[in-house]
Amino acid sequence: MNIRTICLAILAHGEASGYDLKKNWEDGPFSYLGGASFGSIYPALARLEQDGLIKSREETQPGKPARRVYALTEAGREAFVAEMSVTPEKDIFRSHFGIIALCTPFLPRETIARAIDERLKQQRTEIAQLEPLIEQEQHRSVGWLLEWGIAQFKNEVAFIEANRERLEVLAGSTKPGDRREICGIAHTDSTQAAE
Amino acid sequence: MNIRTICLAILAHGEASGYDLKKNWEDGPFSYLGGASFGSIYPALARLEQDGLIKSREETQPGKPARRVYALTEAGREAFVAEMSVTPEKDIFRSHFGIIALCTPFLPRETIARAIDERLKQQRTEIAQLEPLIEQEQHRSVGWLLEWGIAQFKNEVAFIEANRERLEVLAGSTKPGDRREICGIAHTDSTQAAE
DNA sequence: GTCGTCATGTAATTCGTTACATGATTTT
DNA sequence: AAAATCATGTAACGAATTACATGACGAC
Repeated sequence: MNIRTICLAILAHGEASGYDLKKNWEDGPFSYLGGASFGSIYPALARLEQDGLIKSREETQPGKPARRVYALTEAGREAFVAEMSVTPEKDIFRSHFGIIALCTPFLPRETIARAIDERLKQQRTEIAQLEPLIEQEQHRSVGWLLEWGIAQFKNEVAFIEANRERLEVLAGSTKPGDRREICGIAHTDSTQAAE
Repeated sequence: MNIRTICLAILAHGEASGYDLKKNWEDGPFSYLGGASFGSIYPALARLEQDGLIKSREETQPGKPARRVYALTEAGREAFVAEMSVTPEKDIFRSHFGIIALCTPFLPRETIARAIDERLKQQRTEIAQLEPLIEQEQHRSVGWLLEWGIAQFKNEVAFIEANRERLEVLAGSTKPGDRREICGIAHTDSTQAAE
């Protein structure tokens, strides 16, 4: 799944310019998929148009620069449906806090404490921003997604609050030399175990 | 957050070879962060060693090829702690199913139905694999993480089951020409609205 | 008068994947 | 006899980021 696919997904909702797409990556629900810069959006749009999956028209506006507005073609819609119909790869969840959680015994207590504070603040902000959207009519079609997202965020906040002390005590509990296996995968050498 | 950072995170748990790291990316809890291929792991290790963040020794084993085992240096441990202590960027959640959920009105019902079946199957498998791990003593340090992950997966399954009909009815409900705003961000042109 | 928004694009560089290359050993 | 596991690496390519380049308008 690359930037071109996400472009098609956003354009499925209606016409948009490169600038509009950028805003979607920054603020809307598509922002959870990860960012994209102008340096990748514009070339992506150019290539999609070359391939006949989208078409564009120039739109002049008084007092503002002209914008190039893109729309899916029928071929583009079909390509998008085809891409969405394949068996997907595993989801990617790239999270700074996730790494910290996995490495708690090897990090100093203040790093853990700060990370928890920061995380709770972030997730609470997220909840506060999403909750009012449920009421709005225009989000009808993603209503269940919003509810699900909010539930997930709340679940995380509850878990962190409930385990905060447990986590902070764990912090720094293991020194560099000590062995600590995670799910029995890594560090399979026998030399180290004998030390 | 790049591959080198995740290499440091895994190596914080103990020594490992490039091959061991690959297994972590495939099977362990680090696999949720996204994949990595040998073509990126080995150069990453080479560069980390050049920078003095890890050191290696060759280990010969009877009946198997020699392996190069890497371990964090003190500088590496410090660099890792420093990296984990900065204010993080937003999490990235790159999900095929997430895109489908956001584009339900623009996709055919059979695509939605198949995606839901596939998703439920996957998440249930995930739960079944994680649940027995909680009991094991070696997962003590990531115990709460496991519980949290399982709760999240269960939450998702419950949501999909509860909203399945709602989703399938939504499928294909909007034709390419129709406007449909998502969180009021995109598709800001006025021309289209008048059509 | 400086900053933010609107608007599009290119160039250099970094990052990561896929395919290639090698080779012994164990399992089916 | 073929396939999988163990093990390391390089080369070609593709994908994405950062920095650069430009320019008008409106708000403070």
